[in-house]
Amino acid sequence: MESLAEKALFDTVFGRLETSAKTMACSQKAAPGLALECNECEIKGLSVCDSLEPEEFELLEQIGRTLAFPAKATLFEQGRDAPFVSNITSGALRLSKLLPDGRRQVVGFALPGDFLGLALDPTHMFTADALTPVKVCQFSRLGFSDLLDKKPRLMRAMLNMAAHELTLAQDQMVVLGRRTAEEKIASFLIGMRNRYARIHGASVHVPLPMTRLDIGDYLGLTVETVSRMMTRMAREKVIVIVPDGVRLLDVPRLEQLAEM
Amino acid sequence: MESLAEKALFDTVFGRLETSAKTMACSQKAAPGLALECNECEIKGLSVCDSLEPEEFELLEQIGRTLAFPAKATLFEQGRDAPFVSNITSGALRLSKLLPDGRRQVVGFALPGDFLGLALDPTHMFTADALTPVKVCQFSRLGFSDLLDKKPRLMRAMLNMAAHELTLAQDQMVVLGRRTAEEKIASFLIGMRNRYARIHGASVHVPLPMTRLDIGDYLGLTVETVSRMMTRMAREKVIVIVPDGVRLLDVPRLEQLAEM
DNA sequence: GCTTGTCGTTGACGAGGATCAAAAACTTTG
DNA sequence: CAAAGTTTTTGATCCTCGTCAACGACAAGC
Repeated sequence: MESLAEKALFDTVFGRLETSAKTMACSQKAAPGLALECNECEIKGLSVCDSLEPEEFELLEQIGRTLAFPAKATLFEQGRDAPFVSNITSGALRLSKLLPDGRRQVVGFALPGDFLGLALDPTHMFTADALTPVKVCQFSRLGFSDLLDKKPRLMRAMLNMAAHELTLAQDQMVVLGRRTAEEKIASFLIGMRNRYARIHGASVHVPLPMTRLDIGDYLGLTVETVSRMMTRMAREKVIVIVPDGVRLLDVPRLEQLAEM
Repeated sequence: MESLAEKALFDTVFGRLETSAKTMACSQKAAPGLALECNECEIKGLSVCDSLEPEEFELLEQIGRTLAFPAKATLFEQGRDAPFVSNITSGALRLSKLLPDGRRQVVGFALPGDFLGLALDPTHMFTADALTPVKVCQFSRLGFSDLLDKKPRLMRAMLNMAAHELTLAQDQMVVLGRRTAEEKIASFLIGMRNRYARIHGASVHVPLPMTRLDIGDYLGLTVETVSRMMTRMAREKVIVIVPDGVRLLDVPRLEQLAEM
């Protein structure tokens, strides 16, 4: 029962695309005459769009389109041209960098409200793979860039977002450089909980759409170490491992391990 | 002789402040009626200022002032209010985060042309300490922020800088998470070489104004490991350790170790 | 010139996490 | 539902790097 309930919650969190989408590489959803349906956008309050005046909002609507990707789809690859920037409206993505010898570093997980292509780089600096079915709101990079120059408010929103990302990246540098395996797992779980809290409200249930390998590649650990640490935390009643995620039992203990 | 030449080059690179500055916590240098002397600024072509029209440039001049700090001075501390943002014009800084238990992560080293306070956060997210005598061009954070809203070109420059910093931070995540001690040292040295190249042109001489401890805290290593690795690289004729820095002998080897 | 403090180096030793191997649990496919 | 592939878990062993300790080099101050 528990397991089924968790599963249902997970589905609510990420949404499920109609099965047809799974067979398509990507399905354009634009209605004729109206590129986006921003009014129905579930994450309006979280995204860059929130910072715009109605008039500016319409301009953005005009140059955007919504797209859906099935789980495991690659949205773009490190080193390739970046004709688009995107705003994630649902689902979860893995952002990773590959070393020449095959070692991989996951530089982040993107959730609804996150923006891909902040840097406005002409080529992608990392690969983005869908961990679940994903919906994004996509804009031509150059069109978006032009709009930025016309709408300082939007530029400001982008700067704030970039600054926030930079802060997160620096925090992650602390985690990678100066923390033990146990502390890494704890700060990862607390971090994910906090991010979901912004989207769906606070909860001790933390969905983990990524594999243990992904978590390891994010934290600079091996799969085995991630698995062992999580098993140990479960044995010590700090967490419970549930299908597709974890339930946090001893949040104070986790926060203490993760504290900055 | 060699050692003296190296020392002289080092002094050229970082400049030497008049000894009087060393005794002052900070010495304001503003000439009356002209807040800055931007025309004589050595790093004009490297800084945000470069992106401005003459008219905008003057506005910036009006709200800024130049300051000098002696080596070892703390420009600001993690957690404190951030009334100013600064552009570094000479010297080198260590940017670090402290964990509650005393462990430290150096999140970066700032060199001429770098901007402190990109995030426009009201409080500082890390501590900045002068590694050498330092000169900065300082602006009130709120004044600068207002100017951004009026001058999209400046905002654009800030966004580009933030994006660039973010990319560097992500590269550093790869280094911290997925590289061996030897590879970490190699990418650090190549990274420093590339940064100095932007400032003073390409050279195999790389000044290292920071201690081994600082390097360790930047790379997620201990002092001892940094020292051992550098000694080993010197023994293997990949580098030469000189006073205040290193000389790169086998750049291809280092680049191979550091390759992304 | 001697002391004191900081920094860099070197050695001996040990531990945390990686590696290797294999089985168990779960998913996807035919 | 069986088969094949993926993901997770667990165990045994190894090794890189951290820890502890000591010493040498150098600079600043008395």
